Amino acid sequence: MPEPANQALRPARRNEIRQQNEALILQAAEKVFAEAGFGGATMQLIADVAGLPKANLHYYFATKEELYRKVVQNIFEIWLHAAESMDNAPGPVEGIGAYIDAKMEISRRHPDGSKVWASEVMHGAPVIQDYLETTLRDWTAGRVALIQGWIDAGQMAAVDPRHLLYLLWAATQHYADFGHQIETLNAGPLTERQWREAKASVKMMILRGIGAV
Amino acid sequence: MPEPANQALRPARRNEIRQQNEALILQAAEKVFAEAGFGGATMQLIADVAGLPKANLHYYFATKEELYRKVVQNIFEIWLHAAESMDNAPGPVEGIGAYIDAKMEISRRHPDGSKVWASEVMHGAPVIQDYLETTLRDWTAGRVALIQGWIDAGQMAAVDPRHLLYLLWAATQHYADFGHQIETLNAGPLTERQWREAKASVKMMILRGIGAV
DNA sequence: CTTCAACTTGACCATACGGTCAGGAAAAGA
DNA sequence: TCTTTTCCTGACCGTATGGTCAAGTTGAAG
Repeated sequence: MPEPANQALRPARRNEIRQQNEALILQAAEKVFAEAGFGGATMQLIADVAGLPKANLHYYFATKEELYRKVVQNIFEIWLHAAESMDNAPGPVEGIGAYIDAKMEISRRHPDGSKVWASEVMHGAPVIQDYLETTLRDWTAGRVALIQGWIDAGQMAAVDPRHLLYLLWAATQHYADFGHQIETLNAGPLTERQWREAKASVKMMILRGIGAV
Repeated sequence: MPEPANQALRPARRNEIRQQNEALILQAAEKVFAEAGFGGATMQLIADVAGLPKANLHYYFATKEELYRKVVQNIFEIWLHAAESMDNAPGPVEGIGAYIDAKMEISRRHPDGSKVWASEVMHGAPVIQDYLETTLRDWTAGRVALIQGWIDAGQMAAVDPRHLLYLLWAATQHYADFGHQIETLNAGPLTERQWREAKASVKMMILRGIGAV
């Protein structure tokens, strides 16, 4: 893909305009949806955050739903990518350890995306129900088999693989979804050092919890 | 308190009418706020769910915000009550075990409340920020000390008490907040037996994770 | 330069929402 | 019974929101 990787916004070739504005809008939308929820978000506010007139949003995204759907799909992409980190590992320490690292990094780098995802699922997954029933279900089945293999090989304790996955999701996403609570209790955002401690704590507790260390 | 514990809705003494209708509205509101979020919820829908005319809601609760605030406060009460289960325990196995049981039970019995709470925190705790800074912070400090005591007494591994608390909150609340996802992967609601397994799995993984078993 | 398609945007519209209110019904008190 | 207080509710209102549109501007193609 011969992408110019244009960081600034000068030349603006026809094709780039579209990509640039779509990205700008999606970024603003993710933030606003995360902060206000789908119902509380307004196209006007998203437009203001993006620095574009509202009518321009509707040129690129016909409806609020369509824009929201794109945001959620983007998050799912990131999620799936992180999910790969679990594969090709010789055992649970490496596989689950890498997965925790990847998911903690998402919580740190994309807290808004995580919140939008959480909100979507909490409200009954109105737009990504099909993904849950296909992609996520398949991915989960594969990972359950992987974990069961590690158990059968004596590399970890005989825990229920599904509940382990839930624990992994819960523990890692909590640092994004409940970030405000954590920051309040911490009297400020987590520092670089505190993030390392958080990662290490989660990894240690879970890996020991499944008898892998 | 000489409360008649009136389950049906017959006699309707003056005082009971108020209590009954407020409870009815709060119940409906919790459900609607959980399903649609604050911004997506409408007074009309809450009224329909409660089976009352919309104007009647405004007789008992002046504004949507006031109603929402009451719902969130109710949830916080339940949360605080469950929090007591951790005290007066001889060690982490009993204390944390009981706390996990209590919180899992809340996820099962009050999933809507849990979702409203999660949503509130995700959106920056606009109405319960003061609770986070006072009640929750104090409670957390106390529990951190309690856990540190267990660590110092050699009853569990030297984990960071704060991250343990976050793990407890995350793991248990996940079964309510992401219940829809779990039910989709489970091809249906968790059965009585599956709930027992969930509880046991969470408890086992975490207790072993902190070196208490 | 001309033409055409892609992009931009201020002004506008219909609707849905939170909230109000006046007038009536039903208890409680005297 | 009469009076007072609480409760109930259909009809109404101002506003904010998602979405439309028509008239423009800008970049590409010939």
